[in-house]
Amino acid sequence: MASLSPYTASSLKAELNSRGWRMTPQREKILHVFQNLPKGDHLSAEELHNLLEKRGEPISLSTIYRSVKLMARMGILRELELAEGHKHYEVNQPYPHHHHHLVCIQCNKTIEFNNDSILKQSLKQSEKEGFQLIDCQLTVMAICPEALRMGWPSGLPSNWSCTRSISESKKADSAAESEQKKETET
Amino acid sequence: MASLSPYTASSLKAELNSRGWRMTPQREKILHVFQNLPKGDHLSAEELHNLLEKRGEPISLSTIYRSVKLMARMGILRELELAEGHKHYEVNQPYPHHHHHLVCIQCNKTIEFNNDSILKQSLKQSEKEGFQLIDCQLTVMAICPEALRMGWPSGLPSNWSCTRSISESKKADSAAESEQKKETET
DNA sequence: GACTAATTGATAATAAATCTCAAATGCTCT
DNA sequence: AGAGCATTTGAGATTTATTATCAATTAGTC
Ligand SMILES: [Mn+2]
Ligand SMILES: [Mn+2]
Ligand SMILES: [Zn+2]
Ligand SMILES: [Zn+2]
Repeated sequence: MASLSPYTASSLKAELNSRGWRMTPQREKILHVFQNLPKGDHLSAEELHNLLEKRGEPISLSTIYRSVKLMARMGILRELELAEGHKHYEVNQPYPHHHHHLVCIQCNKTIEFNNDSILKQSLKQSEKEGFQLIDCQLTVMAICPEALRMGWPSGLPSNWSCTRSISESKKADSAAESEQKKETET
Repeated sequence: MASLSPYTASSLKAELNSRGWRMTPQREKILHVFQNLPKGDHLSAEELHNLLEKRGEPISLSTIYRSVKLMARMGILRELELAEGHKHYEVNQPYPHHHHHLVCIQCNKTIEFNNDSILKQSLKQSEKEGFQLIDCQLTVMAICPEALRMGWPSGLPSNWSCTRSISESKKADSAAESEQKKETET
């Protein structure tokens, strides 16, 4: 535990102090939570707040938001947009531990995957434009098998996919989708 | 104009009607705006609202939000998270017009780029897990040359990058960053 | 141990997006 | 062309994630 992560309480303190900032029990506890988070897990500010409260180490929601944002800017945490209306955080692990996310847009199940070539291509693209690469996040939006079994998401065309060529989209669209009707708006 | 996009007012009407929904002047105007949007541009709900207002064809903000969301679910628009706190929209163009975004996290300048291999790898990853691919979005977060000239973003370590190996991050971090201090919090 | 600036916690304030509902309107079927 | 009716709109209220404010506390320095 915590052995894979480069940050310890004392290295965090060093990093903070070097910038004129301070180590606090709150920041240490938050770091600890993320370091011991099971691989593949992500936390929102609210979830982190609840988790610490249940653990008997409550931290105010303001401080949670502030800390998590600060640690993201420091490069300790990574801020993720996992399509839900709120941000999620995880320990930031640069290359070669960098990874991306496959997300079910129906139930939000998330699966991580590694792919160095994406990072390589992001770097290439950044350099081509004279940008300095900070991070790159590929979010693959999809429907998981369980959600599929419940039926294709109402409101989505039955053949929706970014791989579908534009011309294809014009045929085979009329049948088999008259029972979907209103459901989306209710 | 509008020739590259598969949707016309009448094909949108057909698509809507086939689902028991209706074509309205509002929806037509919104479609029209996106179809004539310069390549590489993106609009937020608010921006679209202002644009139509200035054009003398005002549509209520509620309707803007509703329409843009509906059209995204129909596959007509693509909903983007461009690291700003609100969503942006563009005409959705499946393969082979599918593209990704390089974004300056300092000034939000956005540059589009094509890369079929990313789509291919997203598809592979989806299939491997039994997911049905809907869309994939690579967001490359970086600092643009202009922003770099204004100085490395305060609060960010001077060597922040997802390409930086973890071990490297431990050296060369002490000097040259004592003048950054408070600025972030003010 | 005292000094001082950074941090916390409680609360108020923002801002994006959604919800509510009466009035208006598009579509279908004569 | 017109009636009927479910859908849509617009105005405003509401929700929810996040940030701002500020007095009280606390960490780091000397
Ligand atoms: Mn992850
Ligand atoms: Mn784009
Ligand atoms: Zn799912
Ligand atoms: Zn910039």
